Amino acid sequence: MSLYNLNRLRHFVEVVESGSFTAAARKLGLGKAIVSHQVAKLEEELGAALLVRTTRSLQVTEAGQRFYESAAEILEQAERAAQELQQEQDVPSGLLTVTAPEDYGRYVVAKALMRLRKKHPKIQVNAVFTDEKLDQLKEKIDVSIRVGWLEDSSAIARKIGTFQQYTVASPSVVEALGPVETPLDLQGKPWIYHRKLPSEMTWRSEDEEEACFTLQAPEVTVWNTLTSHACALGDGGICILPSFQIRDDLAAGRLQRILPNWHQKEGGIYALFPNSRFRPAKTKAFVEELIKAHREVRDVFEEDG
Amino acid sequence: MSLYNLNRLRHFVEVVESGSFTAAARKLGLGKAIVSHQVAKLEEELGAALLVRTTRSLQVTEAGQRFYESAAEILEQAERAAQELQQEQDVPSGLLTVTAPEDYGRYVVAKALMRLRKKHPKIQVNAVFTDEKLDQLKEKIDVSIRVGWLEDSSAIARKIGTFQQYTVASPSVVEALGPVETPLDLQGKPWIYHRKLPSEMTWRSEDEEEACFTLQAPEVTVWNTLTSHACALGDGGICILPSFQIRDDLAAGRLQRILPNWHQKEGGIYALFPNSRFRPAKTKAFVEELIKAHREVRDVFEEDG
DNA sequence: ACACACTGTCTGTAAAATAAAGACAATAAG
DNA sequence: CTTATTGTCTTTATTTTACAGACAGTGTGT
Repeated sequence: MSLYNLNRLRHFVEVVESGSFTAAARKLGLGKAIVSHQVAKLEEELGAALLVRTTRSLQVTEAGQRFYESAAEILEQAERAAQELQQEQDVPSGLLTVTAPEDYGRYVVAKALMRLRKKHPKIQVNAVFTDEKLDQLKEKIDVSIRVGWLEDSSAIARKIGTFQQYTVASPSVVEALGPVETPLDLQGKPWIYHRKLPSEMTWRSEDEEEACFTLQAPEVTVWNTLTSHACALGDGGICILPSFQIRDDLAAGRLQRILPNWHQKEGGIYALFPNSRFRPAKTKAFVEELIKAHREVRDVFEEDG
Repeated sequence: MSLYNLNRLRHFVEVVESGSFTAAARKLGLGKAIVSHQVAKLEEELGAALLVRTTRSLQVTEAGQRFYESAAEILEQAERAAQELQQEQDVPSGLLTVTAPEDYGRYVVAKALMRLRKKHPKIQVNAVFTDEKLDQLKEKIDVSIRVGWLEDSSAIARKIGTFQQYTVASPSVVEALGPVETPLDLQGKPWIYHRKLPSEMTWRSEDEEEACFTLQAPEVTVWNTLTSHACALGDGGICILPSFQIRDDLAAGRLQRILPNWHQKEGGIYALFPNSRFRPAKTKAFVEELIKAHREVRDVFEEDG
């Protein structure tokens, strides 16, 4: 390799185009001494004379002329490459891969994505709505939506909103429970346990009382909320479910809230980004859209009572 | 302008190709810390994430991939431009413009140029044999041959050889002079004065005696040696001429040496180069050839007696 | 012929970037 | 759980870049 310092090309090209070191220096916003020195270094690196200088006039060598053309093209190309990137940075475009849990995905994210597409047609979306946790790196995921509580991770999170957790069961189950005054009355009853949630269940009453017990050997254990939901509808027992997921069931009476005055710890909805220094415009635009979409249905998530 | 430092492209490209900062650093012969830092700076300059790094694995961004392709091409191109120049530096080629005085040009330089063409066919020659002094810059002259004595100049000179100056006249003139014992006997005789030479004529004898007089109001003044030569042949008077120019005339008796034991100051034959830092291969090759050609006829230049 | 303005280069000095070496947190593999 | 490896973050030394001013050479205009 012979060209150690590509930055000198700038100086050289400017000198050739200006036809003088002084003019080039002025254009570059540098002292003429530096430009002179840099071009000299370039010649040294190349081991060839590019310019023939007399104190008063300047002449481009035959070799220098050819090299100038190459150098100018190189700079042009670099400029173009950077600008393309810049533009891409400003105008959201490219493939946006988003993962979200199935429920939240279908309910909120899908809407946000479709609006995003309408607003920025140069974005292609790849929506992966699943409750599996995917490898953000390998799958080239730009945004992961997490509903619940974040485990620690090197990823960077942005909170989109919160949601309430309701303690619910089907009417027949509720009837079988008998009178329930405090959360402790639920101990030993039939539970549908979501293994992602801590087994130590905690409630807080509206007047700041706290009640808690540990779920022991639950008869039914599920791995995700959709299963939990289905089991609850099938009279499987008591379970904790996100408010938005069971809204219709509550309204239709298929499920009933238990202890509506005692709240479960509220959950968060987060957008996770890969741990890179800068966030592409497509990501920013999506998050913006997502927040808007979430806000429209916020009362469903945060309502209580 | 957004890309301030083109050197970082090297680091980035190597990281992408190696798939790891550590491997790239090893290949570049640098510490991994620097490579990391440089790529980070590049991303900062571009305002875009090129790589997504986790502590253990590396992923190229969609934007990064595109930029990588541009960057790799740029480096490739720079490499090529430098190498072309390098090659041109090693293999003599291109247009070689040479000026020389008419006499010396025809006698020596032409031969050297023709041999040069035979040895390096990629060289085109532009031979300007004239006694005029041309602008080295404007005429893009690579080598100027000067015969005689150098005036000061910013140009760089290389001595090719020396030549003797003979005091000569045509036989009829010599006869008219009558007996001549010392240079002083030539004072007041018909002279052909070459205005490039100093008017104070100096001779030195073989036993280190020195004689000198100033030429006053010469009847014939000439501007170059060819005219001088022609005038001498036309019985115009005494003149100083380079040995090689009148060799045939001396042999044929058309001219005769006067005071063969008294020598004029010897002249030099020089190659002048434009004041540039590096000398192209074509120039070097030519000078080499010229020295060889000169050596073959050296005795004609330096012989004496 | 003369002073003058302007060229590119050189000097010393200040600022900035680059490089090295080592410590560190995170993580994959055994 | 331990170990080895990865990328990053220090601190420090070296190199590079930049500036300001001085300089010699050279056209220009008078």
